[in-house]
Amino acid sequence: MSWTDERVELLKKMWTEGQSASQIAKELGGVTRNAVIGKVHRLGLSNRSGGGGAAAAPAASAAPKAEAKPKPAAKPAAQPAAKAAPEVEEEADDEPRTTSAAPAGAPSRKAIVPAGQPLPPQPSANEISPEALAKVNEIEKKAKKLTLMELTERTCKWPVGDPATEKFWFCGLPVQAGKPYCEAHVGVAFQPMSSRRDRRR
DNA sequence: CCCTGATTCGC
DNA sequence: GCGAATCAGG
Repeated sequence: MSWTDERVELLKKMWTEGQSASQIAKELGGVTRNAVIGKVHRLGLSNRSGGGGAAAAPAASAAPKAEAKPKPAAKPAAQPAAKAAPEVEEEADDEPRTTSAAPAGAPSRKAIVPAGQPLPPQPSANEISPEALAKVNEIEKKAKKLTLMELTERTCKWPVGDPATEKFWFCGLPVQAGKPYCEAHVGVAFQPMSSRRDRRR
């Protein structure tokens, strides 16, 4: 494959959007992430900083969102299991601030947290983008439904269901580099906080 | 081990 | 210019 105009444009676009080199490579096809990175450098856009003088936030690690995939604007409906969907409102901004939010599969009871496991905080009302939620709904269907003992460093530790019930499991999908959750769950766990914090304070 | 981008260097 | 191999980090 060669770097045609179109391909370069897509590359630029995706890179600018903060997509990872591997994602871009995957999208383009026929090239490796190395090729993408190499091209990026040659194009001189190694730094994704916006253009302003100030150095923009480098937070480029971990892909925030999926690619341009045809996604049905399906809205998350009711959950099968005890997966309670938190309230959603407002859309999120882009700044990947890592504001911790809580898992939604919130057991009303004291969550049984595995000792030593970096499990998430308690449930609390928070804003989660509809997209993130939709994604979660999707992936939870594919969840490996692991038990506590089956969790590993690379399995999503997002709890689903009520720990007090038999219907309880951990997502178990491959985690995002570093994070304790899979991409989808990272999406709802770490929200790009942006909405105004007016809500009675 | 999975992943990320950055650099090097033969082609 | 290209990109695999390598490096440096999370």
